[in-house]
Amino acid sequence: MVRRSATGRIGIADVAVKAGVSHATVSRVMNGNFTVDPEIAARVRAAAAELKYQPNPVGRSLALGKTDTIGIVVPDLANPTFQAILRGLSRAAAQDGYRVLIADSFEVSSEEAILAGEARRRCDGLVLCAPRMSDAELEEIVPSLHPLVLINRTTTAAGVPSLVVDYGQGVQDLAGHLVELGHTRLAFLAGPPRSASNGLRLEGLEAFKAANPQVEVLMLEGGSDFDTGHDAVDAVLDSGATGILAFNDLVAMGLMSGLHERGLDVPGDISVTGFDDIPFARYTTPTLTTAAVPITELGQQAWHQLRALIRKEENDAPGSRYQPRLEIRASSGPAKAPRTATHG
Amino acid sequence: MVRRSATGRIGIADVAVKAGVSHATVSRVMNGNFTVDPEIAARVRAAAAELKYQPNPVGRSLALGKTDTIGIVVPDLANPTFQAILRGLSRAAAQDGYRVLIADSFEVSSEEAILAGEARRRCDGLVLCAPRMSDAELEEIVPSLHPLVLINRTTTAAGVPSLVVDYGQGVQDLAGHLVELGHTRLAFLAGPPRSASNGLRLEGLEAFKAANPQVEVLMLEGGSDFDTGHDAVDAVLDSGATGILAFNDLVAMGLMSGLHERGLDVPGDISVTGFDDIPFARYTTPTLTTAAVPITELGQQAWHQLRALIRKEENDAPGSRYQPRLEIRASSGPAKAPRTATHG
DNA sequence: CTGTTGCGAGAAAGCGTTTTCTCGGTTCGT
DNA sequence: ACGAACCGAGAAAACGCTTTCTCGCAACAG
Repeated sequence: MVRRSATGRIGIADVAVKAGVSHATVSRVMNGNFTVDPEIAARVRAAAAELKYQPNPVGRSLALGKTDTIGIVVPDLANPTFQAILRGLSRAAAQDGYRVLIADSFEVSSEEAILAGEARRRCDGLVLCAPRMSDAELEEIVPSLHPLVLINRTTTAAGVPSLVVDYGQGVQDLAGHLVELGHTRLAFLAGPPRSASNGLRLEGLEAFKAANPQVEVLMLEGGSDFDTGHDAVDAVLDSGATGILAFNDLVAMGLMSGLHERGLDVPGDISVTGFDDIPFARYTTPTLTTAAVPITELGQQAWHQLRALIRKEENDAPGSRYQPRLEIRASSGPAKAPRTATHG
Repeated sequence: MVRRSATGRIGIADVAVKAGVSHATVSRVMNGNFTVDPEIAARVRAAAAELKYQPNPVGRSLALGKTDTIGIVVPDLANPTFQAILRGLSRAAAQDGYRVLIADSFEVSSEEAILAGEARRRCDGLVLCAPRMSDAELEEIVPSLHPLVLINRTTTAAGVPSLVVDYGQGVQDLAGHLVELGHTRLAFLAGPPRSASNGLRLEGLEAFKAANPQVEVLMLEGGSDFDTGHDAVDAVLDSGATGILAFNDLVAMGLMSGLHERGLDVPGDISVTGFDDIPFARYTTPTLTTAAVPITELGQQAWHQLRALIRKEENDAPGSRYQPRLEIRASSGPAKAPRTATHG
């Protein structure tokens, strides 16, 4: 007959009774403390096995002051980029026996801070992807979130590693690629207005314009998903640009789809580039020229940095900067004669 | 000057001291218990605010016997299907103030049971996607996992809702569609051998063969990802089939990509269908004919079922069956003259 | 004016662990 | 042979919270 504690689950007390020892001894045995008589240890183990005893992680967490869990805040679980970060993070953390708790902020920046705080309190550390949060708010909450790793954001606070992708450089590489193909009129289909990574891309484009005064770079309003790209067809055609730098691969795919519906050829009529190199980018038609970001690896790195923080290890490289790699595929090609600004 | 408890974080004791009351009273105030003098309550709230006190969730969980967290076990976080389930689950659960803990079993079935148990103990409930686990093992662990919701698996145990997609019907619909287009020689590019949902598809195909004896349905070994589809080109061509039912959209996309490389036209030479209707299915070239599963909604439903279990509510509909909807796009077309079994 | 009720808040018990403290019983050294 | 060092295991404290128990005090009825 199986004894049951108040909660109905088997607890350390049950196995203590069954083995005829104190619950302290059971705890010692379960934790591999060798200061216990082998014979008693065996009896305890037998009792534990028979009762299928499994320590309650909540009680354990309270006593140990750690949860073996980390949190991650993402703005949109539907976005392949964050899915990849989550995957890399989860797998790396799992290797070290940590689990991950997810918090999806649905792109609403006001939620990000609250979710971050809540998640942090339940966990031993936090990975924060908060592209919409203002710098001021970020600085304000960062101290209360330690141990913390930031993705694509930086802070002045000490001891907070930042993993940032050099979107500025990536977009310049893409623009440079289009110019080499003979394009002289480019358009940037921007991301969400307050997005941090969009800001980095804009800075990159400013640098590019300064270095290449002969090419025109137009700014078009956009967003971060398929539909944004699809809906931008008119604006793109109106711009008269022959090379389009989409905010990311999703937008690029939506745009290509829209252009295709209008009977336009990519890259024959218009070249399109994306950003991120999500897995599907190589399967679009035409395959998508983009800037590849080792994003799963970034998630993995996030764990390594966070682990160092949790273990209070010396961390020689607090944070790192990832250089996107130009991935030239079939969606970009030679410019045809300059287009005039008309609808197809 | 801020007081600090032993752990270094602000605790209920600190605000109790600051407000000049017992910690029991602080707890009452924080939990909206109205049996406390409004003036004292205000004092407590002021103290809490000043100290930026936030209750420690671990202590709270221990006292309340609940964590406000649910777990989900998925076989592969890189698979869009599970990403979608996770998304639907997470968003629905968040609406009710629950967070979700993820456990990725990496497709290794021996891990599934262990991860499930661990995750369950840390959470108030569990959603289990364990397509590779044997029926026997599933039955064995299910009782210890309650409250539990199963995805695409069923159990004889009572009180365990199952959310299953009718893959058998879906694959029959797809096969029927191809036959209507004049195809008489079909091939099924199967999923992982021990996959439960693959089994359902096979059953569906058996039923289909019985009902349509004039149609040949060949079985080809496969898997569940892009590469599987891509690598299956030879086998597909050897089969001489003109209509290919791929295990899922990923496999279908890989296959189409491979066929394209061989200079074959889809659907001109061969028709290809997928399964799931992942978001990218409508952006492939040609767009992919598939069986649409409302997968995000399934994740949401999983939460609703789990919530009912956690709240011990009456649940009139324990589990449900989802009928895939045929999504006819451009990757399927009229059969051309029967092909002979040769390489392209 | 006294006994009863009611109310508000502190004391204390629990939640399930880990870990320090303590102490009885050996063993060893002298 | 007696005290010191040691060792193993139980008792108890701690982790941070919620909740029951309890008690003092005030109000009210008789």
